[in-house]
Amino acid sequence: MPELPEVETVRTDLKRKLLNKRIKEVEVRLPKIVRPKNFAATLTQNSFVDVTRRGKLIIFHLKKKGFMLVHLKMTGQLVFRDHDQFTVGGHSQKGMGMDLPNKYSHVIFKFEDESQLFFNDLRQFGYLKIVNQTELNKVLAKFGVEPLEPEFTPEKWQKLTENRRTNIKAFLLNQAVVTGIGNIYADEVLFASHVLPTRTVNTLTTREKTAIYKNIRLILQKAIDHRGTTFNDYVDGDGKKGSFIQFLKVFHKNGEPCPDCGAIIQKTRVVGRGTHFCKNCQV
DNA sequence: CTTCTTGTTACTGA
DNA sequence: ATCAGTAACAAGAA
Repeated sequence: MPELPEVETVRTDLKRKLLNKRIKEVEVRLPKIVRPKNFAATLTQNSFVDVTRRGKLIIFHLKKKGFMLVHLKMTGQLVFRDHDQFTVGGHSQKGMGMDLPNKYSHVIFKFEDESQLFFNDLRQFGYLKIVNQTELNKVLAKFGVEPLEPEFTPEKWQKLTENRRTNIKAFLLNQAVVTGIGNIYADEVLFASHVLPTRTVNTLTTREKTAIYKNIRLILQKAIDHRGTTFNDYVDGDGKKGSFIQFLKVFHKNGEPCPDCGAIIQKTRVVGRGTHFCKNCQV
């Protein structure tokens, strides 16, 4: 599941590779994935001059007016292939991680230097959308604070958590509060902070709130350093898996012993999501 | 066959 | 107005 660390990894990978390459052709194999109807025509002969991110949303800045927004949702991938990476003598090269395009390649960008960018999505939840500046502003207005930016201060966190009567898991998943946290990192942050996912936000002590604040920053940054978490589908801009899975302490560990105390990790459902915790370490 | 998976949003109700 | 809670979406794995 691409969350902030995974999306950030893809963003930096792609920014390094495809800036200012002229787009020769865009092949849309599954039209419902893109918007608006003139998606391919808008991009043809255009180029990307910057790649930025807000929460889990990737923003490609177009040379000729506008932006392309890409959301990977659960199983989306953006994989770049240089010319010599996917064909050798006309044959698909093996051992590169994945052969592309595959049956989940719904949009293919072809650049003038014969490199390609593939948008793959098994569940077809993701999307690519061209917007203008006004539309972009409207979309970004709904996003909460970026947890790794300087604007996310302890004071701001204390203010955000005042008078909230929802549980802390739902609060961490709420993109209008803090952007970029999904199911994996919500569970990991709460375990590291010794707080149960079902705790109501306004009953948390200052000490607990501070622990959550610090762990959001620590864990997201460490996950970026390890290029994200790959369970099934997530890959970086090269089609390679992230390695943060080895640092997960509770997510998908139900039935296994807690790494801190040895108690069995529990799994329940909170706000409709699989939620993992140690009933001994978290209160 | 049923159940499970998650990011986001529409919708409902307080 | 603001906040909270839930269903729905999609499609494949088990």
